[in-house]
Amino acid sequence: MKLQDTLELHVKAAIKELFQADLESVEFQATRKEFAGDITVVVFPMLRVVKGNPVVIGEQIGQYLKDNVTLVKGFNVVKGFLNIEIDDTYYVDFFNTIKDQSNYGFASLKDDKAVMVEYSSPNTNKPLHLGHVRNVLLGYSVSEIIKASGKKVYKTQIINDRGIHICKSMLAWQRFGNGETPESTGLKGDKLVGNYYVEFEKVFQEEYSDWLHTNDAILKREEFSKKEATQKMLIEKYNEKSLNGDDMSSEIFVEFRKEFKNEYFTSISKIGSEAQEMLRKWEAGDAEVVALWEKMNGWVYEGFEETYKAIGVDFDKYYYESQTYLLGKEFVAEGLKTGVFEEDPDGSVWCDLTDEGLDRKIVLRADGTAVYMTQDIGTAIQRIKDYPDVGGMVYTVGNEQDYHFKVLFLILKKLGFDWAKNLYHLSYGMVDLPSGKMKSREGTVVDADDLIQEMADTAEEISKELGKLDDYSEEDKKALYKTIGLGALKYYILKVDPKKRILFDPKESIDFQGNTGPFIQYTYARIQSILRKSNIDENITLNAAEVSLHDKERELLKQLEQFPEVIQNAASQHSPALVANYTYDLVKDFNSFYQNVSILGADKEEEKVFRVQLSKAVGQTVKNAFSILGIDVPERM
RNA sequence: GGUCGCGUAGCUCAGCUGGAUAGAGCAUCUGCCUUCUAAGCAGACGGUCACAGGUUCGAAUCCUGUCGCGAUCACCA
Repeated sequence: MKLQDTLELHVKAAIKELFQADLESVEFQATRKEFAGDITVVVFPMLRVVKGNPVVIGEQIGQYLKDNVTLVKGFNVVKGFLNIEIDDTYYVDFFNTIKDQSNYGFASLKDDKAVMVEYSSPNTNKPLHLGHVRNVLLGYSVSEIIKASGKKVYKTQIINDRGIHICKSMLAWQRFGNGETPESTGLKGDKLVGNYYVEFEKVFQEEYSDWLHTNDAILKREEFSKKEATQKMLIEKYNEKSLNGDDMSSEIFVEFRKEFKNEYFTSISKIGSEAQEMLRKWEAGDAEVVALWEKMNGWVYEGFEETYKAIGVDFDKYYYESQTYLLGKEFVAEGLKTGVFEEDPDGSVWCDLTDEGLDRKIVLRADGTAVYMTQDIGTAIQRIKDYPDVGGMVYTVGNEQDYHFKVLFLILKKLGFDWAKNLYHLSYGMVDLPSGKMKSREGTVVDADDLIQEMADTAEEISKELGKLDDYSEEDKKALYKTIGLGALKYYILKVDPKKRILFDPKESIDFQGNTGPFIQYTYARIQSILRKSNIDENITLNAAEVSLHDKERELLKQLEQFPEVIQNAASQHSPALVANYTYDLVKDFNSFYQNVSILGADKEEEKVFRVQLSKAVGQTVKNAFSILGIDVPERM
């Protein structure tokens, strides 16, 4: 039984015996460093049941515990806080139960319902960038954390491989590509295709800019300003601006340029209509277009796989929008029957969520085609069909889609799926640059492959300065630089609360000192060095009576004891940051121990054995914690 | 404008299911490598927890309002 649970029973018994009262629960907290003791009972909440002075009550409970509980060695009361000192035998006994567990902290499978975690879900037109890196790291890590908490997990992604945007890069390649391939150019497939997407946008923008100066455009613009003016009740302002027809920097012009772009693309643009024609052909199954689509997608997938491999993440199942975009319609019909949805006179179908404080949301267009929401409804249901043991899902998607997922989950609940209550949107903040958002057109995207390489380069620089690896082979060095560089990057991203947005400054490179991945990796390597040098018998189990604990050792044991609970919390809160910050605290305590206490040079043999074993257990815990963050740990550095 | 999220040291972040004097790292400054890896340790400096009310024995934490930043409010995905 856990220490806290044991104490809780005894505190309740104490209250019963001393005051003839019943406590519902006892509030514990770790004792602050400046006071003597290991665990603290907060007396204040008991005052509701027991009248009196909290200090006196604390003293009485403390005395009772000392007299009746062998684990309690002593106590002191400060204000309303009862600090309890726990006997070292408790910690040593605890240590002996975990010292040989290589999977310490990980719960065995204890839930027959699995969780499906979706992450990455990229657009095939754009190479992965820093924003995707955050997504992928979060999704992978949350998957591993949920696994470690005792559940089966399926990792999945849905690839956005169809639609007008895909046709844009295909068209541009057909037009300007001269048959280029990844092989002929030496470019990664995703980069090559991404370039053609950019190329399309460039050509389209030029066409659009030219058009904006035509008489046709001026007519449209005046029409637009009138409409805007009525809508926005700013008639005077807009009248004045629209008269200024040739001022291209005017507010109304900029707004028109932005607002009209879509309409221009669909109804006026030459290249736009060609792209749309291509989409029609694709949907009709035109052999030539489908072949081109398959070829270019293949390039992209190869490029993505390379990046995923470099980052160190994987998936159990891939879904493709080209295969799922028609799903969901049957459930719209179903929902219409049960009254979850309603049909408008024009034939479009809606879900009315105004009772929940949300809007009306369209789920099927008047022409009977699906929208994003329809597809997501269908895909969710499809996943449960594919994996009947799945009882919940996690969607790792940026916070700009908070509303969408709120609505999606609500609709699935209304449709009556019992798993709908176990859906979670793992929403995370954007990764912004000091200059603002990353924009591919402005070249301010931080490319994932480049970033990984830069991190490894930085690790190499620092390692060379320190010069500890001179006997390593080039190959081993390269691998190590990658481990350290990636460790720095992953930890940097995972240690912050997913909800918060991250400001990433490429000029100020990620730190390798302090609360960082490399610091923790370094501590692990240090421990391995000790283990290599020690020649103790691994199998010795020290009797609790043989060991008297140093303060630093006791701190470490208390910290180690927390680990399983940290994993459970991290899983229920979907937060790798909890694991990251725990690991940092553990490692800080270890380093303090390491610098203040001699391990191999201990006075007595039992002390040496215990300290080596303790170091090993800390190392194992660090390794386990980092493995669920997706971070490797080096033997040396 | 409506809705959602965020606001803690010069900077980057913990702490938020209410508890003791609000913690780390970076930066700045002191010490510590003839002893297990100094990517480290020990210490100093640094705070009106955005602001104002409220609930409570007790509020960075809960509630209300204000301000600032961001996202979103498509028959796009």
